[in-house]
Amino acid sequence: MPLSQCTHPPSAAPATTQPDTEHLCRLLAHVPLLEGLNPDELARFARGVREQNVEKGTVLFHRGDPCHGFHLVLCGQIKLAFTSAEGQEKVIEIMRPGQSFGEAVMFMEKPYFVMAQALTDSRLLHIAKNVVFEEMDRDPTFCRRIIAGLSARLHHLIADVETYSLLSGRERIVGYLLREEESSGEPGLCGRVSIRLPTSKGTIASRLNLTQEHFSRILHELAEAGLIVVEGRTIHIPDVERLRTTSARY
Amino acid sequence: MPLSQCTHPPSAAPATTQPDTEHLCRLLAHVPLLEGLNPDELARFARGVREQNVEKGTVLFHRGDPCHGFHLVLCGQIKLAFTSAEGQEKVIEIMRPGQSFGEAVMFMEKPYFVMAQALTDSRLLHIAKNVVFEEMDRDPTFCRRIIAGLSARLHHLIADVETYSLLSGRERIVGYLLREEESSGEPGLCGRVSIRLPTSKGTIASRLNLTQEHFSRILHELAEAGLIVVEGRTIHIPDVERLRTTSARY
DNA sequence: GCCTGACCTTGATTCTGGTTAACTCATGGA
DNA sequence: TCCATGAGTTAACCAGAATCAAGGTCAGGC
Repeated sequence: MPLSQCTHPPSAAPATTQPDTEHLCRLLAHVPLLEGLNPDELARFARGVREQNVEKGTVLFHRGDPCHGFHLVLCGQIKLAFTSAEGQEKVIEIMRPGQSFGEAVMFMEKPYFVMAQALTDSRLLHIAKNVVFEEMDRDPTFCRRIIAGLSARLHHLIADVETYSLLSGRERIVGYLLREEESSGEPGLCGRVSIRLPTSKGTIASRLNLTQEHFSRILHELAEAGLIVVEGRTIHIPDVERLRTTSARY
Repeated sequence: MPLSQCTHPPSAAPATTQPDTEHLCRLLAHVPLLEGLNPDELARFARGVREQNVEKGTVLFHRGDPCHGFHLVLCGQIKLAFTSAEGQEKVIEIMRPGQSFGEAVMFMEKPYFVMAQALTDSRLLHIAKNVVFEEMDRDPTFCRRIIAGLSARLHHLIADVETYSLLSGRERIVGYLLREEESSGEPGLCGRVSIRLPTSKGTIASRLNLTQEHFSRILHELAEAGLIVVEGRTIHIPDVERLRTTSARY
């Protein structure tokens, strides 16, 4: 269990702990991007890696900040979002353990154009630009991984655009619930499952490009139709198959 | 002028012409992704390159088709779009000469998830997967370019998401006009410029996530406010600065 | 000169989703 | 205990944009 739960409060550790190569290597060995690197390579990486423990609400970077590397979530949740001139916020993505962000900006050598904020107390790694670039020159398969990662990100984002522009609010929510259901190792039992929202409804609403109010209304409608049962942040789905086929607008 | 206008109709040439290494190398030498490669490297590439002349309306690939390489537009315009279950279409991007598409899908080794169709008679190159992969193993700087390209694409797409979710239809259109104005080498003269829409209004509307009707209405409103003058596909902007500052919702 | 089809516009109407604002409820101090 | 806070809900109302339904315009073909 490399990317396990947080040691709940960021403990007495300073916000950014000092390098401890051995410890870092253990963590790095399980990062998807670095899997399969040998100990020497990992050690090279460790030079540029910094562990960060941040509390809920901490802003990792704002739009416009310079970018010196990329981040990797060990535990907790980080939201990526932008803010409009009028101060309203739109959540682009909620990053979960094992995911990384900021690579694209790093490769473009431009400032961040979104902001990142911890939704819960979180632990992450920051990998400095220079060690990434060095490793890229050294190892073509590492380049391949990066390319694969960026491609997947791109794919994901296009799927989001499709979702935003072709699906109604209701369909987006149903789709979200079904995806959450799939990714949370299902208990196998017939079609009856429960899922727990990873964060506040307001944040998820924004992620789906809805207002909190509208999100609330739609959940209510779905509940009224007997498709789901809402219990705080836990949502029970009595019949997944039925929910899936209900997408066909009401 | 490497990427010049089309020899208007795709001439008598077959839809896919046979390799002619010398000719291809001349074309390849000016492709952004390949700039600076030496003749040997270009020749290696040429083995996997195919020139395509397609007429308006030709579908290059559908969603679900397997991907064997990526495409590069020499002249003409190609639209990338997806279609919803109910048959409505959403244009993601309109590719212009010098731009390439399909790389991300190629690197993921998955089928296409959007479709590509020529908006005008067009000439393009298809670069086969295997020569790209070979070159990547051989040349780390080539990898860097690909990474830079993918990163830029990602950035672009996130900017689109921002646009879709934070801006009103009117603001999106104004933004689009201003961007077109910038990219078309301005005639320098004070603030007065004219731009020509690259394709039909319906397609541009879809690109901006609007219906054709709504697009038409907004153009009308802008014209009424004296911000633009519409003359078929040509749009005159009497005062660019004024248009820019008008974004501040009406 | 007329017909056709593609493209565009316009008006009436509907609807999805946003806005505003009041209210509930749980939590956690001080 | 009381209050402050933040999350969530609800309802009334409004607006931006889609849909539906005609028309209009224009270029090309016959």
